[in-house]
Amino acid sequence: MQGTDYGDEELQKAMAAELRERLKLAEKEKRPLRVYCGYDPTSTDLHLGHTISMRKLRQFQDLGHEVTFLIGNYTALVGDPSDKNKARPILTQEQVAENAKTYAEQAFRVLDKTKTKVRYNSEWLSHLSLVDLIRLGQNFTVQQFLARENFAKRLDKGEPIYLHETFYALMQGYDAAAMNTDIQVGGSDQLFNIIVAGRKLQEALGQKPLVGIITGILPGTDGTQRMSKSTGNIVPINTGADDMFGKLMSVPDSAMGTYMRLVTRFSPHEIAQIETDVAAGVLHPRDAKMKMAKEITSIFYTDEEAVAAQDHFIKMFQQKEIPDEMPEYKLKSGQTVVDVILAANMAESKSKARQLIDQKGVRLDGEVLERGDAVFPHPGVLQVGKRRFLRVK
RNA sequence: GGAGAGAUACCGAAGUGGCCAAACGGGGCAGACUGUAAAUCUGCUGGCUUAUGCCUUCGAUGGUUCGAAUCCAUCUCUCUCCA
Repeated sequence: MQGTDYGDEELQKAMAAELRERLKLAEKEKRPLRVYCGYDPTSTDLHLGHTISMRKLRQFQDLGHEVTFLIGNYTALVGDPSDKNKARPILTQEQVAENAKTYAEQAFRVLDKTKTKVRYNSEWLSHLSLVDLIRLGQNFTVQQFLARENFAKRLDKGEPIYLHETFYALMQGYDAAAMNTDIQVGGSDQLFNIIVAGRKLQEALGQKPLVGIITGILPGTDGTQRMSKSTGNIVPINTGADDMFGKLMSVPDSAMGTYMRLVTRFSPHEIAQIETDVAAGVLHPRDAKMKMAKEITSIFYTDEEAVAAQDHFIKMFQQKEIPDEMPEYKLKSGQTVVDVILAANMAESKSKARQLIDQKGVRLDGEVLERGDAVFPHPGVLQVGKRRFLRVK
């Protein structure tokens, strides 16, 4: 039950007890438990936030249970209202299909491909009739939905709550029933969908209600808001070792603890050690974060790649060396500094390029360039801002 | 069906005839400081030019006016409440 977050001790105890009981039952019946977690393809990239539940799935997988990676291609059409104080924009079937394309492949960075069932919830949701939906709806009251924090808030503010948003929980609950689920994994924002909707529908359909494994929510690179594509604070898992390492280093110190707890393989003891060392001044927070970044990077890439990413980071940012690889540009005669910046796509417009120059953000071989309208002085390494490099030949 | 509110730049939000390329906040970018952290400070944040200029922009289209984001008309879209 490590890394879980039920927000309620009673619930956690109940779930722990049910889990034990379910494990025993499985053993007696000599069958693996059916475990799943659903992922709505609302964007093309899976990110670190998704991997928390994926790693829980992996644990079950390693213990020999049957794990389903469910792609919510049908639920994505509705949009989960759970993490929003606003209605989601509606996605089209085409957008969802496009986003879902590489979801499973990305997931196999964590899950064991040979042991994972990949399913789409359109498989059963698309066949429900209106009557079926009505029957599902009979298990819930409007009050239950209005009591949910995110709906209550919107109601309070006089913001719209669309009827279709209430379908989401029913759909997800039906997923659980359709797969005769023993265990469902999900973030704490899914509490209602899992514990209320899923269990209730299973009972109504004569199944044993599932055990919910509720994980904590990972903040994004800004350290406060939950990691989400729409807030632009994600660490994608397909981003490359160097970039992942760099993004992890930019996470504020205040979020380090959460990151270590939720996405590293460090034991609670190791984490506690790191935290006391940092607090005592024995360990520099930067070094602690590097440790964290290397650990996380090595989960998704090889150890060698993680080490290389760390070296790269140290060289580039601590020792301020220029990167080994960068795009190249062939200088044409008569081009000004601004021309080059624009031609190499290092600024959106001439105005922006001029601004960067005015702000002393443009360097050639380390020398600040003062004039944008001057002819480009000589070939060399052009640096625009902190991160953009160009080898001008 | 009835009553009301609204549509402003990336987002939120002021502006209700000229001083509006449009306050303020957030975000973003750049610089300083640093641990490429956070916090803080400074500047920038439509485009073109480099000058005290021009062009495009305040839901859409027309109109009034020397002059409109601001007034009028029509339209489109959105939300809230009552039934």
